[in-house]
Amino acid sequence: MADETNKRMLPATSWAVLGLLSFGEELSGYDLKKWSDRSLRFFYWSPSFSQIYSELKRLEKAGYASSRMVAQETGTRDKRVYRITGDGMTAVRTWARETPVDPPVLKHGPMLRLWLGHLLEPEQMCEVLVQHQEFAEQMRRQAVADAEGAKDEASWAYPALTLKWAERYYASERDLAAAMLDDVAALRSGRGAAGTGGDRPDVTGAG
Amino acid sequence: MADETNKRMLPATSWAVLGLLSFGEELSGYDLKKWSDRSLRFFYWSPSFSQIYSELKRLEKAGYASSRMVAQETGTRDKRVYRITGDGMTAVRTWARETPVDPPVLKHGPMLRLWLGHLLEPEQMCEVLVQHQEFAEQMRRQAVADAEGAKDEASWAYPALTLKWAERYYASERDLAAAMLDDVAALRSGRGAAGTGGDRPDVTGAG
DNA sequence: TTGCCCATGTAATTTGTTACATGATTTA
DNA sequence: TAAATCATGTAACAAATTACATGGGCAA
Repeated sequence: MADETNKRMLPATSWAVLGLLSFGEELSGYDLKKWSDRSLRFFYWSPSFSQIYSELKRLEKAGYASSRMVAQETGTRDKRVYRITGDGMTAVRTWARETPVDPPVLKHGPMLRLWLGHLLEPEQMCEVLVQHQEFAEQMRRQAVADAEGAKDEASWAYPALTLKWAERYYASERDLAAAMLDDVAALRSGRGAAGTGGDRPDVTGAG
Repeated sequence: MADETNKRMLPATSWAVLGLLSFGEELSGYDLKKWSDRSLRFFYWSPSFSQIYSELKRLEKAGYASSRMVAQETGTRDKRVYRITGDGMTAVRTWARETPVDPPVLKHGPMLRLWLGHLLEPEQMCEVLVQHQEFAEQMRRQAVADAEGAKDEASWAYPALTLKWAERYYASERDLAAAMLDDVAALRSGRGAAGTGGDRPDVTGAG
Protein backbone atom coordinates (compact mmCIF):
# COMPACT_ATOMS: atom_id res chain seq x y z
CA MET A 1 0.00 0.00 0.00
CA ALA A 2 1.12 3.53 -0.76
CA ASP A 3 0.10 4.56 2.73
CA GLU A 4 3.17 3.02 4.28
CA THR A 5 5.52 5.10 2.19
CA ASN A 6 3.50 8.26 2.75
CA LYS A 7 4.14 8.01 6.47
CA ARG A 8 7.81 8.57 5.86
CA MET A 9 7.22 11.51 3.53
CA LEU A 10 5.60 14.08 5.78
CA PRO A 11 6.25 17.79 5.16
CA ALA A 12 8.85 19.47 7.35
CA THR A 13 6.19 21.19 9.42
CA SER A 14 4.80 17.84 10.56
CA TRP A 15 8.25 16.84 11.71
CA ALA A 16 8.60 20.16 13.51
CA VAL A 17 5.41 19.48 15.48
CA LEU A 18 6.40 15.88 16.17
CA GLY A 19 9.79 17.23 17.20
CA LEU A 20 8.11 19.42 19.80
CA LEU A 21 6.41 16.31 21.17
CA SER A 22 9.65 14.32 21.07
CA PHE A 23 10.81 16.01 24.27
CA GLY A 24 8.28 13.74 25.97
CA GLU A 25 5.64 16.00 27.44
CA GLU A 26 1.92 15.61 26.96
CA LEU A 27 0.73 18.81 25.34
CA SER A 28 -2.36 20.44 23.87
CA GLY A 29 -2.47 22.25 20.54
CA TYR A 30 -2.49 25.52 22.39
CA ASP A 31 0.57 24.57 24.44
CA LEU A 32 2.39 23.56 21.27
CA LYS A 33 1.62 26.87 19.59
CA LYS A 34 2.92 28.82 22.56
CA TRP A 35 6.07 26.78 22.77
CA SER A 36 6.59 27.00 19.04
CA ASP A 37 6.38 30.78 19.25
CA ARG A 38 9.12 30.82 21.84
CA SER A 39 11.53 28.41 20.20
CA LEU A 40 11.02 27.43 16.57
CA ARG A 41 10.27 31.00 15.65
CA PHE A 42 13.93 31.98 15.72
CA PHE A 43 15.04 29.69 12.93
CA TYR A 44 11.86 28.15 11.59
CA TRP A 45 8.59 29.95 11.13
CA SER A 46 5.93 29.25 13.74
CA PRO A 47 2.86 27.59 12.23
CA SER A 48 -0.60 28.97 12.97
CA PHE A 49 -2.97 27.40 15.49
CA SER A 50 -5.08 25.84 12.81
CA GLN A 51 -2.14 24.22 11.14
CA ILE A 52 -0.87 22.80 14.39
CA TYR A 53 -4.28 21.27 15.00
CA SER A 54 -4.38 19.69 11.57
CA GLU A 55 -0.80 18.44 11.84
CA LEU A 56 -1.73 16.79 15.15
CA LYS A 57 -4.62 15.00 13.49
CA ARG A 58 -2.35 13.81 10.73
CA LEU A 59 0.26 12.60 13.21
CA GLU A 60 -2.34 10.70 15.18
CA LYS A 61 -3.70 9.12 12.02
CA ALA A 62 -0.18 8.01 11.12
CA GLY A 63 0.21 6.43 14.56
CA TYR A 64 2.97 8.84 15.56
CA ALA A 65 0.99 10.48 18.36
CA SER A 66 -1.89 9.52 20.60
CA SER A 67 -4.38 11.80 22.25
CA ARG A 68 -6.87 11.79 25.06
CA MET A 69 -9.44 14.22 26.35
CA VAL A 70 -8.72 15.80 29.68
CA ALA A 71 -11.55 17.12 31.81
CA GLN A 72 -10.55 20.26 33.65
CA GLU A 73 -11.34 20.20 37.36
CA THR A 74 -12.63 23.78 37.36
CA GLY A 75 -15.37 22.95 34.89
CA THR A 76 -13.43 24.46 31.99
CA ARG A 77 -14.08 23.03 28.59
CA ASP A 78 -12.35 19.71 28.01
CA LYS A 79 -9.18 19.77 26.02
CA ARG A 80 -7.30 17.24 23.95
CA VAL A 81 -3.69 16.52 24.83
CA TYR A 82 -1.19 14.69 22.67
CA ARG A 83 1.73 12.44 23.43
CA ILE A 84 4.29 10.98 21.05
CA THR A 85 4.19 7.19 20.52
CA GLY A 86 7.07 4.76 20.21
CA ASP A 87 6.47 4.66 16.47
CA GLY A 88 6.57 8.45 16.44
CA MET A 89 9.89 8.56 18.26
CA THR A 90 11.36 6.08 15.81
CA ALA A 91 10.02 8.02 12.84
CA VAL A 92 11.20 11.46 13.93
CA ARG A 93 14.61 10.08 14.90
CA THR A 94 14.94 8.48 11.49
CA TRP A 95 13.88 11.70 9.82
CA ALA A 96 16.37 13.80 11.77
CA ARG A 97 19.18 11.36 11.05
CA GLU A 98 18.64 10.31 7.49
CA THR A 99 16.84 12.99 5.52
CA PRO A 100 19.07 14.77 3.01
CA VAL A 101 20.08 18.27 4.13
CA ASP A 102 18.09 20.73 2.07
CA PRO A 103 18.78 24.44 1.84
CA PRO A 104 17.02 26.94 4.14
CA VAL A 105 14.13 28.89 2.67
CA LEU A 106 14.50 32.65 2.91
CA LYS A 107 11.93 35.25 1.90
CA HIS A 108 13.63 38.52 2.74
CA GLY A 109 11.04 41.23 2.13
CA PRO A 110 13.34 44.14 3.00
CA MET A 111 15.99 42.95 0.52
CA LEU A 112 13.34 42.56 -2.17
CA ARG A 113 12.50 46.23 -1.76
CA LEU A 114 16.11 47.33 -1.82
CA TRP A 115 16.63 45.29 -4.96
CA LEU A 116 14.05 47.67 -6.44
CA GLY A 117 16.14 50.64 -5.38
CA HIS A 118 15.50 52.36 -8.71
CA LEU A 119 11.95 52.96 -7.45
CA LEU A 120 12.97 54.49 -4.12
CA GLU A 121 14.43 57.65 -2.76
CA PRO A 122 17.69 57.04 -0.90
CA GLU A 123 16.03 58.13 2.34
CA GLN A 124 13.43 55.41 1.89
CA MET A 125 16.10 52.79 1.38
CA CYS A 126 17.70 53.89 4.63
CA GLU A 127 14.37 53.78 6.41
CA VAL A 128 13.83 50.16 5.35
CA LEU A 129 17.33 49.23 6.47
CA VAL A 130 17.05 50.97 9.83
CA GLN A 131 13.78 49.25 10.60
CA HIS A 132 15.19 45.87 9.66
CA GLN A 133 18.21 46.57 11.81
CA GLU A 134 15.96 47.28 14.78
CA PHE A 135 13.96 44.13 14.17
CA ALA A 136 17.15 42.05 14.05
CA GLU A 137 18.49 43.52 17.27
CA GLN A 138 15.18 42.86 18.99
CA MET A 139 15.18 39.22 17.86
CA ARG A 140 18.76 38.85 19.03
CA ARG A 141 17.86 40.11 22.46
CA GLN A 142 14.88 37.77 22.71
CA ALA A 143 17.07 34.83 21.76
CA VAL A 144 19.46 35.77 24.55
CA ALA A 145 16.59 36.07 27.03
CA ASP A 146 15.11 32.71 26.05
CA ALA A 147 18.51 31.04 26.26
CA GLU A 148 18.80 32.35 29.80
CA GLY A 149 15.63 30.48 30.72
CA ALA A 150 16.81 27.25 29.09
CA LYS A 151 20.29 26.93 30.56
CA ASP A 152 21.18 24.56 33.42
CA GLU A 153 18.76 21.93 32.14
CA ALA A 154 20.57 19.05 30.51
CA SER A 155 17.65 18.15 28.24
CA TRP A 156 17.67 21.66 26.74
CA ALA A 157 21.32 21.53 25.74
CA TYR A 158 20.61 21.33 22.00
CA PRO A 159 17.75 23.83 21.95
CA ALA A 160 20.12 26.12 23.85
CA LEU A 161 22.71 25.59 21.14
CA THR A 162 20.29 26.71 18.44
CA LEU A 163 19.33 29.74 20.51
CA LYS A 164 23.01 30.58 20.62
CA TRP A 165 23.07 30.24 16.84
CA ALA A 166 20.01 32.50 16.60
CA GLU A 167 21.71 35.14 18.74
CA ARG A 168 24.62 35.21 16.31
CA TYR A 169 22.38 35.03 13.25
CA TYR A 170 20.39 38.11 14.22
CA ALA A 171 23.53 39.94 15.27
CA SER A 172 24.77 39.26 11.76
CA GLU A 173 21.52 40.46 10.19
CA ARG A 174 21.84 43.67 12.18
CA ASP A 175 25.45 44.18 11.06
CA LEU A 176 24.62 43.33 7.46
CA ALA A 177 22.01 46.08 7.49
CA ALA A 178 24.57 48.52 8.86
CA ALA A 179 27.04 47.55 6.15
CA MET A 180 24.41 48.06 3.49
CA LEU A 181 23.56 51.48 4.90
CA ASP A 182 27.20 52.36 4.30
CA ASP A 183 27.05 51.00 0.78
CA VAL A 184 23.94 53.04 0.00
CA ALA A 185 25.63 56.15 1.32
CA ALA A 186 28.72 55.43 -0.78
CA LEU A 187 26.64 54.90 -3.89
CA ARG A 188 24.87 58.14 -3.19
CA SER A 189 27.89 60.36 -2.74
CA GLY A 190 30.88 58.53 -4.14
CA ARG A 191 30.57 57.14 -7.62
CA GLY A 192 27.81 59.58 -8.47
CA ALA A 193 26.30 58.58 -11.83
CA ALA A 194 23.60 56.04 -11.03
CA GLY A 195 20.72 57.03 -8.87
CA THR A 196 21.87 60.49 -7.89
CA GLY A 197 18.50 61.90 -8.76
CA GLY A 198 16.83 59.20 -6.74
CA ASP A 199 13.68 59.13 -8.79
CA ARG A 200 14.03 57.26 -12.06
CA PRO A 201 10.54 56.80 -13.41
CA ASP A 202 11.58 56.51 -17.04
CA VAL A 203 13.12 53.09 -16.77
CA THR A 204 10.43 51.64 -18.98
CA GLY A 205 12.54 52.72 -21.92
CA ALA A 206 11.00 53.86 -25.18
CA GLY A 207 7.65 54.31 -23.51
CA MET B 1 -15.91 48.71 -4.59
CA ALA B 2 -13.67 46.32 -2.74
CA ASP B 3 -11.86 45.58 -5.97
CA GLU B 4 -10.01 48.88 -5.90
CA THR B 5 -8.52 48.18 -2.50
CA ASN B 6 -7.61 44.60 -3.47
CA LYS B 7 -5.35 45.93 -6.16
CA ARG B 8 -3.16 47.53 -3.54
CA MET B 9 -3.09 44.40 -1.37
CA LEU B 10 -1.33 41.90 -3.58
CA PRO B 11 0.87 39.24 -1.96
CA ALA B 12 4.60 39.93 -1.91
CA THR B 13 5.22 37.44 -4.71
CA SER B 14 3.08 39.48 -7.08
CA TRP B 15 5.17 42.53 -6.31
CA ALA B 16 8.31 40.50 -6.86
CA VAL B 17 7.15 39.57 -10.37
CA LEU B 18 6.00 43.11 -11.10
CA GLY B 19 9.36 44.25 -9.76
CA LEU B 20 11.11 42.08 -12.33
CA LEU B 21 9.05 43.80 -15.01
CA SER B 22 9.75 47.24 -13.55
CA PHE B 23 13.20 47.24 -15.13
CA GLY B 24 11.35 47.85 -18.35
CA GLU B 25 11.92 44.86 -20.57
CA GLU B 26 9.23 42.88 -22.33
CA LEU B 27 9.49 39.34 -21.02
CA SER B 28 7.78 35.96 -21.23
CA GLY B 29 6.93 33.81 -18.22
CA TYR B 30 9.87 31.61 -19.07
CA ASP B 31 12.25 34.57 -19.20
CA LEU B 32 10.98 35.79 -15.86
CA LYS B 33 11.53 32.41 -14.24
CA LYS B 34 15.09 32.23 -15.51
CA TRP B 35 15.88 35.74 -14.37
CA SER B 36 14.23 35.12 -11.03
CA ASP B 37 16.44 32.09 -10.52
CA ARG B 38 19.54 34.18 -11.07
CA SER B 39 18.60 37.16 -8.92
CA LEU B 40 15.70 36.88 -6.50
CA ARG B 41 16.85 33.45 -5.43
CA PHE B 42 19.61 34.86 -3.24
CA PHE B 43 17.34 36.73 -0.87
CA TYR B 44 13.81 35.79 -1.89
CA TRP B 45 12.71 32.34 -2.96
CA SER B 46 12.21 31.88 -6.68
CA PRO B 47 8.59 31.06 -7.52
CA SER B 48 7.75 28.09 -9.73
CA PHE B 49 6.85 28.45 -13.40
CA SER B 50 3.20 27.88 -12.76
CA GLN B 51 3.07 30.52 -10.09
CA ILE B 52 4.78 33.06 -12.30
CA TYR B 53 2.21 32.37 -15.00
CA SER B 54 -0.69 32.87 -12.63
CA GLU B 55 0.83 36.00 -11.12
CA LEU B 56 1.18 37.42 -14.63
CA LYS B 57 -2.50 36.77 -15.26
CA ARG B 58 -3.40 38.48 -12.03
CA LEU B 59 -1.18 41.47 -12.81
CA GLU B 60 -2.73 41.83 -16.25
CA LYS B 61 -6.22 41.63 -14.78
CA ALA B 62 -5.29 44.39 -12.33
CA GLY B 63 -4.07 46.55 -15.21
CA TYR B 64 -0.47 46.50 -13.99
CA ALA B 65 0.88 44.62 -16.98
CA SER B 66 -0.12 44.14 -20.59
CA SER B 67 0.66 41.23 -22.83
CA ARG B 68 0.75 40.34 -26.49
CA MET B 69 1.36 37.16 -28.45
CA VAL B 70 4.58 36.98 -30.40
CA ALA B 71 4.86 34.69 -33.40
CA GLN B 72 8.28 33.12 -33.62
CA GLU B 73 9.90 33.39 -37.02
CA THR B 74 11.17 29.81 -36.96
CA GLY B 75 7.66 28.40 -36.72
CA THR B 76 8.04 27.68 -33.02
CA ARG B 77 4.92 27.87 -30.92
CA ASP B 78 3.75 31.41 -30.22
CA LYS B 79 4.55 32.87 -26.86
CA ARG B 80 3.04 35.58 -24.71
CA VAL B 81 5.24 38.44 -23.57
CA TYR B 82 4.46 40.92 -20.81
CA ARG B 83 5.29 44.55 -20.24
CA ILE B 84 4.61 46.71 -17.22
CA THR B 85 2.05 49.52 -17.64
CA GLY B 86 2.14 53.05 -16.28
CA ASP B 87 -0.35 52.01 -13.62
CA GLY B 88 1.90 49.10 -12.77
CA MET B 89 4.94 51.34 -12.36
CA THR B 90 2.98 53.64 -10.08
CA ALA B 91 1.67 50.72 -8.04
CA VAL B 92 4.97 48.94 -7.56
CA ARG B 93 6.71 52.21 -6.72
CA THR B 94 4.07 52.97 -4.13
CA TRP B 95 4.40 49.47 -2.70
CA ALA B 96 8.18 49.70 -2.46
CA ARG B 97 7.98 53.09 -0.82
CA GLU B 98 5.06 52.87 1.52
CA THR B 99 4.48 49.30 2.64
CA PRO B 100 5.43 48.69 6.28
CA VAL B 101 8.69 46.77 6.65
CA ASP B 102 7.80 43.26 7.71
CA PRO B 103 10.25 40.69 9.05
CA PRO B 104 11.96 38.20 6.74
CA VAL B 105 10.58 34.66 6.70
CA LEU B 106 13.14 31.99 7.49
CA LYS B 107 12.59 28.23 7.41
CA HIS B 108 15.96 26.83 8.34
CA GLY B 109 15.67 23.05 7.97
CA PRO B 110 19.21 22.31 9.12
CA MET B 111 18.67 24.28 12.35
CA LEU B 112 15.38 22.47 12.96
CA ARG B 113 17.27 19.19 12.92
CA LEU B 114 20.01 20.42 15.22
CA TRP B 115 17.35 21.68 17.61
CA LEU B 116 16.39 18.00 17.85
CA GLY B 117 19.96 17.11 18.80
CA HIS B 118 18.75 14.69 21.46
CA LEU B 119 17.69 12.41 18.60
CA LEU B 120 21.03 12.52 16.79
CA GLU B 121 24.51 11.15 17.20
CA PRO B 122 27.12 13.92 17.35
CA GLU B 123 28.59 12.75 14.04
CA GLN B 124 25.23 13.27 12.41
CA MET B 125 24.98 16.79 13.76
CA CYS B 126 28.37 17.54 12.26
CA GLU B 127 27.35 16.03 8.96
CA VAL B 128 24.33 18.34 8.76
CA LEU B 129 26.47 21.35 9.62
CA VAL B 130 29.20 20.52 7.13
CA GLN B 131 26.71 20.11 4.33
CA HIS B 132 25.04 23.40 5.18
CA GLN B 133 28.44 25.06 5.29
CA GLU B 134 29.20 23.80 1.79
CA PHE B 135 25.84 24.98 0.51
CA ALA B 136 26.43 28.45 1.97
CA GLU B 137 29.88 28.74 0.43
CA GLN B 138 28.51 27.69 -2.94
CA MET B 139 25.76 30.32 -2.77
CA ARG B 140 28.30 32.94 -1.77
CA ARG B 141 30.42 32.13 -4.78
CA GLN B 142 27.45 32.28 -7.12
CA ALA B 143 26.49 35.68 -5.73
CA VAL B 144 30.01 36.91 -6.45
CA ALA B 145 29.89 35.51 -9.97
CA ASP B 146 26.50 37.09 -10.70
CA ALA B 147 27.66 40.43 -9.32
CA GLU B 148 30.57 40.30 -11.74
CA GLY B 149 28.12 40.11 -14.62
CA ALA B 150 25.99 42.98 -13.32
CA LYS B 151 28.66 45.60 -12.64
CA ASP B 152 29.38 48.55 -14.91
CA GLU B 153 25.72 48.90 -15.79
CA ALA B 154 24.17 51.89 -14.09
CA SER B 155 20.66 50.42 -14.06
CA TRP B 156 21.90 47.38 -12.12
CA ALA B 157 23.40 49.43 -9.30
CA TYR B 158 20.79 48.38 -6.74
CA PRO B 159 20.56 44.74 -7.77
CA ALA B 160 24.36 44.73 -7.52
CA LEU B 161 24.06 46.10 -3.99
CA THR B 162 21.79 43.25 -2.95
CA LEU B 163 24.16 40.74 -4.51
CA LYS B 164 26.88 42.24 -2.36
CA TRP B 165 24.59 41.77 0.62
CA ALA B 166 23.97 38.15 -0.42
CA GLU B 167 27.70 37.52 -0.65
CA ARG B 168 28.08 38.65 2.95
CA TYR B 169 24.95 36.86 4.10
CA TYR B 170 26.12 33.49 2.84
CA ALA B 171 29.63 34.08 4.14
CA SER B 172 28.01 34.62 7.51
CA GLU B 173 25.91 31.46 7.19
CA ARG B 174 29.06 29.54 6.44
CA ASP B 175 30.88 31.00 9.45
CA LEU B 176 27.89 30.46 11.71
CA ALA B 177 27.95 26.78 10.79
CA ALA B 178 31.66 26.63 11.61
CA ALA B 179 31.03 28.28 14.98
CA MET B 180 28.30 25.79 15.75
CA LEU B 181 30.58 22.91 14.84
CA ASP B 182 32.91 24.21 17.53
CA ASP B 183 30.04 24.45 20.01
CA VAL B 184 28.96 20.87 19.30
CA ALA B 185 32.53 19.69 19.81
CA ALA B 186 32.72 21.60 23.09
CA LEU B 187 29.44 20.15 24.29
CA ARG B 188 30.69 16.71 23.36
CA SER B 189 33.91 17.02 25.31
CA GLY B 190 31.81 17.71 28.37
CA ARG B 191 32.44 21.37 29.08
CA GLY B 192 28.87 22.48 28.59
CA ALA B 193 28.02 25.39 26.32
CA ALA B 194 30.70 27.49 24.68
CA GLY B 195 31.54 31.04 25.75
CA THR B 196 28.91 33.70 25.34
CA GLY B 197 29.97 35.17 22.06
CA GLY B 198 32.49 37.93 21.49
CA ASP B 199 34.56 35.91 19.04
CA ARG B 200 32.10 36.23 16.24
CA PRO B 201 33.03 36.27 12.58
CA ASP B 202 33.41 39.71 11.10
CA VAL B 203 30.50 40.20 8.80
CA THR B 204 31.73 43.22 6.92
CA GLY B 205 34.92 41.48 5.88
CA ALA B 206 33.12 39.46 3.19
CA GLY B 207 35.63 36.63 3.56
C1' DT C 1 12.43 7.58 -35.77
C1' DT C 2 12.93 7.20 -31.18
C1' DG C 3 13.97 9.44 -27.21
C1' DC C 4 15.27 13.62 -24.77
C1' DC C 5 15.29 18.34 -23.57
C1' DC C 6 13.48 23.13 -24.15
C1' DA C 7 9.48 26.06 -23.87
C1' DT C 8 4.72 27.25 -22.59
C1' DG C 9 1.27 26.57 -20.31
C1' DT C 10 -3.11 24.09 -17.34
C1' DA C 11 -5.03 21.06 -13.65
C1' DA C 12 -4.93 18.74 -9.38
C1' DT C 13 -3.22 18.69 -4.92
C1' DT C 14 -1.05 20.27 -0.81
C1' DT C 15 0.22 23.72 2.40
C1' DG C 16 -0.81 27.43 5.21
C1' DT C 17 -3.62 31.62 6.64
C1' DT C 18 -7.64 34.33 8.08
C1' DA C 19 -12.08 34.46 9.58
C1' DC C 20 -15.37 32.45 12.25
C1' DA C 21 -17.76 29.70 16.28
C1' DT C 22 -17.94 28.56 21.06
C1' DG C 23 -17.56 28.69 25.86
C1' DA C 24 -15.28 29.72 30.09
C1' DT C 25 -12.53 33.36 32.89
C1' DT C 26 -11.26 37.68 34.16
C1' DT C 27 -11.96 42.66 34.72
C1' DA C 28 -14.27 47.01 34.77
C1' DT D 1 -23.50 42.25 33.83
C1' DA D 2 -21.08 43.71 29.84
C1' DA D 3 -16.78 43.64 27.52
C1' DA D 4 -12.28 41.83 26.92
C1' DT D 5 -9.44 37.86 26.79
C1' DC D 6 -7.95 33.11 26.97
C1' DA D 7 -8.52 28.58 25.04
C1' DT D 8 -9.98 25.23 21.60
C1' DG D 9 -11.23 24.25 17.70
C1' DT D 10 -13.62 24.34 12.37
C1' DA D 11 -14.43 26.19 7.80
C1' DA D 12 -13.45 28.95 3.96
C1' DC D 13 -9.97 30.74 1.35
C1' DA D 14 -5.42 31.87 -0.64
C1' DA D 15 -0.79 30.60 -1.88
C1' DA D 16 2.35 27.53 -3.97
C1' DT D 17 3.90 23.06 -5.61
C1' DT D 18 3.84 18.81 -8.40
C1' DA D 19 2.05 16.43 -12.03
C1' DC D 20 0.39 16.59 -16.40
C1' DA D 21 -0.36 18.16 -21.55
C1' DT D 22 1.56 19.88 -25.78
C1' DG D 23 4.55 20.74 -29.41
C1' DG D 24 8.96 21.91 -31.57
C1' DG D 25 14.16 21.13 -32.08
C1' DC D 26 17.92 18.12 -31.84
C1' DA D 27 20.98 14.11 -31.12
C1' DA D 28 21.70 8.98 -31.20
